[in-house]
Amino acid sequence: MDKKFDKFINNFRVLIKDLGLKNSTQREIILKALFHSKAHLSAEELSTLIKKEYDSSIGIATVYRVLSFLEDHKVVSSINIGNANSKAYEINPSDHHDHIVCTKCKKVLEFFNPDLEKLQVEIANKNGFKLIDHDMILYGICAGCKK
Amino acid sequence: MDKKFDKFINNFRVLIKDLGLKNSTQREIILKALFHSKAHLSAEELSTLIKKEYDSSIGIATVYRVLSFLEDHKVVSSINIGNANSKAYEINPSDHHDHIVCTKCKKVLEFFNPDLEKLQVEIANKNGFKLIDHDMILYGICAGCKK
DNA sequence: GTCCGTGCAAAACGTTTGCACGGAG
DNA sequence: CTCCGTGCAAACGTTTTGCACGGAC
Repeated sequence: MDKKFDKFINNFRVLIKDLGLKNSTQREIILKALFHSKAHLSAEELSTLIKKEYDSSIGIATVYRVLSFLEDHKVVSSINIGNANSKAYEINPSDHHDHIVCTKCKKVLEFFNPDLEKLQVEIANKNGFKLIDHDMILYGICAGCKK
Repeated sequence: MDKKFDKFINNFRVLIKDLGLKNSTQREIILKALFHSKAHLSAEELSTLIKKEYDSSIGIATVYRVLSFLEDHKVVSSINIGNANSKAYEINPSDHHDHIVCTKCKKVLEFFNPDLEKLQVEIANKNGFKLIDHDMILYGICAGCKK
């Protein structure tokens, strides 16, 4: 039932070994918690969730350190939603996508649009840039909140 | 020589009056400093600039309060660049645009692409959203840094 | 036995707020 | 004269860091 996560965590263990570093229970718990949460969580939210559902002894400093480490190695990624003062993390999806946020209920949807990706490269080129990455968040009112 | 700013500040005074509020030297200095800076500045950077070049007695709380007030009234706007922990402000351009940032030299260019705007509305509609706004930042290596 | 990763607490940031005062209307 | 906007300092929420310890290799 957890085959997807097993595969994911195995890849992670290989990464750790390749880097010549050491793994830890904490890192795996943090990944597990994030992997099984559909939401985009801030470090604090993730820490609270972990304390409640997994292991209450994991300190928040570790959550920050691990998330930062994971982001450096592209295992997770973060977005800055609207005026929020903290980043929201998710497992880095193998398939790239962007986000659309409902300004009323704060729900976050993901989407991928190939035309958009193509257009971004064109725009970068036109400005003399070699495109590396992009952040893109759309804000609107979702179907449910429109009523 | 400062006709553009004069016009801008006059519009601002009308806005203040329309709101039934009071103007202040501080607000005008903050606007002046931001208006004449081409860069996208954080509240702290703007405060430092103002202390050095305009009036050392303007407190940082005022800068935050004024920027927040100005953003609420669409006089300025802010973006969250990459991993920075603070927002970067600019005078709200009458013409909407997005940003492309050089990850090496941190230079910020502005661009506008009508196809992109159209595409965003389409994407929102496809997901059942009524589009209100968007954040979009491209990251790449600029022409100068490519060499 | 080495170090790396951790937990804790303190520090460091960026930002907001309570308060009394001064200045614009 | 009335409030609004300000400066100051304290408070706040988020993130980072120094340190000694424990655990992975």
